[in-house]
Amino acid sequence: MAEADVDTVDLETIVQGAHEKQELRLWLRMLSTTKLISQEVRRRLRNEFGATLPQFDLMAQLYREHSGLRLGELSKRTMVTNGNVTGLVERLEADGLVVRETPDDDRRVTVAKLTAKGDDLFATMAAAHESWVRDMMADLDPADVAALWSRIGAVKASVSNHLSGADFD
Amino acid sequence: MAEADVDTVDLETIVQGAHEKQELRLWLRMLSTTKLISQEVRRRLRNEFGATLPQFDLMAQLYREHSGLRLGELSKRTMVTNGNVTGLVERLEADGLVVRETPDDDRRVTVAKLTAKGDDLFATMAAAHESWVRDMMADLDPADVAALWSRIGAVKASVSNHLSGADFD
DNA sequence: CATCAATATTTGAAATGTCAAAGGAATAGC
DNA sequence: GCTATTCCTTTGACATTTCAAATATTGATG
Repeated sequence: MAEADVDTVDLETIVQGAHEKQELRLWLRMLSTTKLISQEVRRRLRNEFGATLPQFDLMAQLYREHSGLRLGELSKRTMVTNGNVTGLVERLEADGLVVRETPDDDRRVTVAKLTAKGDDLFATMAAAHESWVRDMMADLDPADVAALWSRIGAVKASVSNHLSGADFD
Repeated sequence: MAEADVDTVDLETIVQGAHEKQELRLWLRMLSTTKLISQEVRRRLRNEFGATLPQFDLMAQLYREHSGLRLGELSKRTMVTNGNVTGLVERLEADGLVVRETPDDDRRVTVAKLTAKGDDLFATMAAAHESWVRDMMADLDPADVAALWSRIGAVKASVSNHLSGADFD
């Protein structure tokens, strides 16, 4: 339902001055849209590769750090809790996609690294993933895509400034 | 519209002509921003009300349908699978926030409805929730918020048109 | 060197998430 | 009226999610 006035503040808003609820509407729409895309990506990852989205996400971080990452660092980058990373890496290791190592200079640490098999699989999945996303957004004007990217960056910045816990990008 | 730069397609993009990856970048940014807000909302729901986000979401749907909703309908509206709705409603019922009924005219169906207690609690949580979101987005220009809402609507529409499964809003 | 604090990961309980398969109940066709 | 199909929900297996508590290791302090 591509609306005609995609870019204007609608009358309703101006007349009623209902600015207070705009943020809520935006949040709900972001959430439902993200859920929609996630579910589609998840379904395809599962059907075509037998992988899950969190696994894909974790492997993406390892893919660009060929030397591996400590679990705590993985936790920050994937926005997944420590305890969760443990289980994710465990399953990926069981599938032979990742290896865990403990460096000798600090034996508290566990470093996860992609295996050759994991590296190959991720490269294949990443290419597919990118094309799925492009297809899903095929109806959009590229300029809109770029503009959205910027503006959502502003949203992220504002949110990061107003968190109660100590947590930010 | 209040910015120098936020709205322009950046040089990098123009020069490299890397339009193919713009959709991917947008998706990743939407995902991380949504995760950030979700985590904050979750933390506050938990700390202040002992509730979870999915519970809040489910109660929101029941709040506006005073006569209740069938579980299948709840599943569609919350974008949660059937099996999951069963467990959610079970727990909410155990807490006295929701009741389940089976209408006589179709005994396959289960209808969930907010109790008075659930109705009161949700009203309180919803007000708090709205103010949390407004606070998190406090740095944004209201016009940007409205524009984002529209444009993300376009994203959602495009995605809905390109799903592999039979699933849309 | 013994201890205390800080760091890094694991573990455990409870909730949410998916899918596929199974259950009961209503409807269609014969 | 009987059967087959369809509809709605539940169940079961497994993965992910959070938080809090426990564990292990390092570094700093006395």
